Amino acid sequence: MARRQYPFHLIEPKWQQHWEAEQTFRAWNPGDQLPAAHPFALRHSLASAVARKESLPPKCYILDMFPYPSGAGLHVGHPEGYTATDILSRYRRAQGFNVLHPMGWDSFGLPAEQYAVRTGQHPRKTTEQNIANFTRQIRSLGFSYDWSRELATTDPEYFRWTQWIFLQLYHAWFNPETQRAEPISTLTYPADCQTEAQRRTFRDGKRLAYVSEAPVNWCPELGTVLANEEVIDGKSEVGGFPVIRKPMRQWMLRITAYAERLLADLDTIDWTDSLKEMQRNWIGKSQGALVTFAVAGVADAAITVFTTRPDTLFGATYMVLSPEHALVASLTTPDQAAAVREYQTFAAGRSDLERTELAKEKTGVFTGAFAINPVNGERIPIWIADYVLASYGTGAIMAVPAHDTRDFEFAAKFNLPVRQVVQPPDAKTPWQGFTDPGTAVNSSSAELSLDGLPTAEAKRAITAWLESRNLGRGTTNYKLRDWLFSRQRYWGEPFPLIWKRDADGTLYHEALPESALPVIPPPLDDYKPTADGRPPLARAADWVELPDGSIRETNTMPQWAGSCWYYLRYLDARSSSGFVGSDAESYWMKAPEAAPTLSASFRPSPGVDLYVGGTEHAVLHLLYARFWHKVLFDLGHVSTPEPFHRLVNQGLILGEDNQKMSKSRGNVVNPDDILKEFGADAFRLYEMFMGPLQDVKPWNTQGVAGVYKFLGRVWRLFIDEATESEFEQRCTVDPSRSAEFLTEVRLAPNVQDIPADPFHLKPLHSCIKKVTEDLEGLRFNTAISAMMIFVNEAIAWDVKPVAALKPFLQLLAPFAPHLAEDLWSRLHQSLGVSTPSLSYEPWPRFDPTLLVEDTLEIPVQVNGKLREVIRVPAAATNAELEAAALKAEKVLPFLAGKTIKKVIVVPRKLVNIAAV
RNA sequence: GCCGCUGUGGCGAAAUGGCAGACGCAGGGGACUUAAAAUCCCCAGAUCGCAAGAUCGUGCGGGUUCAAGUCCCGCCAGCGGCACCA
Repeated sequence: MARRQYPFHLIEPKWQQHWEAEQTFRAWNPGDQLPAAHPFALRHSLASAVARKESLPPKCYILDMFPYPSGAGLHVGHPEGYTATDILSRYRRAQGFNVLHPMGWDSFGLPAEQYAVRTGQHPRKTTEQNIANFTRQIRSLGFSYDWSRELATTDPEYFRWTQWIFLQLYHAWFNPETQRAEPISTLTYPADCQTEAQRRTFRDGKRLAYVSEAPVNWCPELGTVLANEEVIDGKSEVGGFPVIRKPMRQWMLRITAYAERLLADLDTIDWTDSLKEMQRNWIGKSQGALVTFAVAGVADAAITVFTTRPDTLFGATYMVLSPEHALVASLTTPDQAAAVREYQTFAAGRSDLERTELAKEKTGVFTGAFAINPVNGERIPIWIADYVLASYGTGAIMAVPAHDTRDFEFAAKFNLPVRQVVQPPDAKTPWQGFTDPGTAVNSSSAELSLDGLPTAEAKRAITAWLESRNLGRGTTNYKLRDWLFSRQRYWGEPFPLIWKRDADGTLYHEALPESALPVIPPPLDDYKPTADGRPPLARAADWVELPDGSIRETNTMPQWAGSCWYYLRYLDARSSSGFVGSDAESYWMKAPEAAPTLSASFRPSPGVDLYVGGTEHAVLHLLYARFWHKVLFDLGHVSTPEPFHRLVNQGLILGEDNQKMSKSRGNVVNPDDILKEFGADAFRLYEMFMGPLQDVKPWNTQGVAGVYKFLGRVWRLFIDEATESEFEQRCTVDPSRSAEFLTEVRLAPNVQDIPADPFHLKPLHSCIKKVTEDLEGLRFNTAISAMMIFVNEAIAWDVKPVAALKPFLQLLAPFAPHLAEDLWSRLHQSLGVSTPSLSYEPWPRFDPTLLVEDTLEIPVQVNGKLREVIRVPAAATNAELEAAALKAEKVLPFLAGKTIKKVIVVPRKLVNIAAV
């Protein structure tokens, strides 16, 4: 272990305790009674007052993605984002904003449940232990969270409201006319819904939360179904276990209804392009047409296909249905029936993995039936093949092998005809397999000709023709599927639902009343799913069966449920009368109408002002949360259409070997070890100094030593060497009295309360300027280097004016808050004045007049190459600059024998002489 | 295959179209020390040169410009996402 640069081991716990005791970082809501002595109240003249929306300063909501408290403890990746948001929170507080900066626990999750299955220990117990460990680790980093708002998704007082929000979804439907969710009571029933049972079936089919019997991703190893998003290459995202398709009764959320709004509203928020692009890809909007084909010889059978290339309709030489398509059985001719059935069995048995891995080789069989191409009356064969997915579009396609890669491969394998209908723009490009836009050819009938039309126009023409004949219509399709929302697990939110039978014996579901919330999972002896595949909750017979004969839903919600709305609970975390109070919601989520100009370059936005987390949540969490938020918005429970206005992904931190950190590689860095040796301030500073927040970057413990040395220099900038070394000697003798000895350490004698002159103020103010600008741009690494430059300069001063050092401590405070607080309080003590709270001291402003130079160093180039740097008065005119450059000593030899063609003078910057 | 991001010293990185490599790590030299650690000062892209200095240099090839790491066109490599989505 290296020599301790400064007594961080005493300083850091001291200030952490101070902040906790003083509730320094408590964020105040409208309606809160502010204490008389709280520094926020003093700064904003609200001491002893009841805060009102109008009297509170403008809000700023800075949020971290809350962690899953795993047994492994904190990872160095967690504090990266947390430090960035903490720095920004402290900065905004100093600017005068009312900052909401909370932390909590995404504590439902599989590991605690798997541990319970193995040991029988209740997951709540494991979860509590892990939360305690995470709390200790996160607190030791000195983040300025408002811990009074801490929440855990596993807390019944939290998931009561998760269940309540589920009920809002259950009791709502999406009205396509208004494009919004509305209470289910606004639903109008079709005329053929006569009986209550019919109306119920219709209603249940419209709810945003509904039951589906569709095939799902069943993971036998985990004993649960998984959402499509949780299956990677046919294996579970968690654990990498095989996943098979299996039809089961499941709860679904109708996220597809929101596809268009989820897509369109991306344009209203400030996320990176790459992240928006990932969401756009996931939503997968495509424009095209539905086209209906009659089936030859079967009067009332028709097959509708979705295509993005209706312009190629004349090139359709066969059709393909997915093996699961509803019409397959009725179309298939007797002599093909055996082959078709065999193929259906084959396809059903193929896992997703096999379907994708073996994608190169197309498979399929002929049904024996033919369809009629509506444009030219041609008979084309109908095949089934598993390269057509049942779940996308209509589950059926028209195959245009000439202009679709997959159809081309299939046609080649099964010897089906290939007919050109698009001419590539470049005559040399072969038309076979050409899928880009071109010009329509061979596309004429008696009634219609597309020939000669560019692809885009051909699409319009054919779509109009199809619509006029009632054979098809233009439409939009999305890849996004409804969200499979139930899991066969114990450690999740139970659904607030029960099942009943009506007079006919038909099973139906019903919501529990709000008064029944929270529905708490019953204790079990065994947490495994039952032998027949029912969820663990089914084991608790006396919980499942209610006195009136109805039975409880035994599925639980997925882990995403709790994280879909936690950012709203923070606004009013202890509310017992609603998921969030409306005053709190509108204060923190609405953009202030006329914010006083606290900052030239920042104004609070609607929703969360800054949300920082990893890219792993780019589609799942962020899409789900946006969806819930929009539903809550439609139903009038929140005031903005989007939850997270600005979102930044922190980059992954790799191990010292440049590989992803993992136990098996043995390159995991444990924050506890770093903290012990270098302290929290050095750890925070290093994580920010490594490079840009968004970049992937490797860990290097020697780099921590570097910023640690910088903090040591800051300490020595202020501290008297003699009393410091005496302190160290006394600590060696009696370490138990270290804290007491520390109070005897004095400021350096050359730290003096005298006026600062430009010699001191110039470097200070250029540092203020750089740090302030870099904070706004989240460029923490360059802000730190600006502070290093200042310290390198200031440490050489013979006399160190307090007036030049105090603002520096304010700049340092967001980054290294413990050290800054300690030196700040020493400085004030030595002046014999009371110490104002560093956290609420107004952020320093730089004075541009101090940064004005009286002479400038101007590079002189000849033909773009640097030849000399000349020193000129700052006021020099262009003509003077040019003259000085032309007679500069080292420039002359490069001009000798040449003709000067042109001299470019960039005022205050550079002179370039073009000479030949 | 498609989409997105990134390529700069030994390493992490910096640079509104205007002095490439700030700041830091590792390295070298010196001061202090009996010695080491720590601290302080100095050097430090590559090549050639005793030096002054010169030439080359931001993944590769072109282009625009008085001037390109930065803008444009075409490649290559790495990372991330999607992937039979019709």
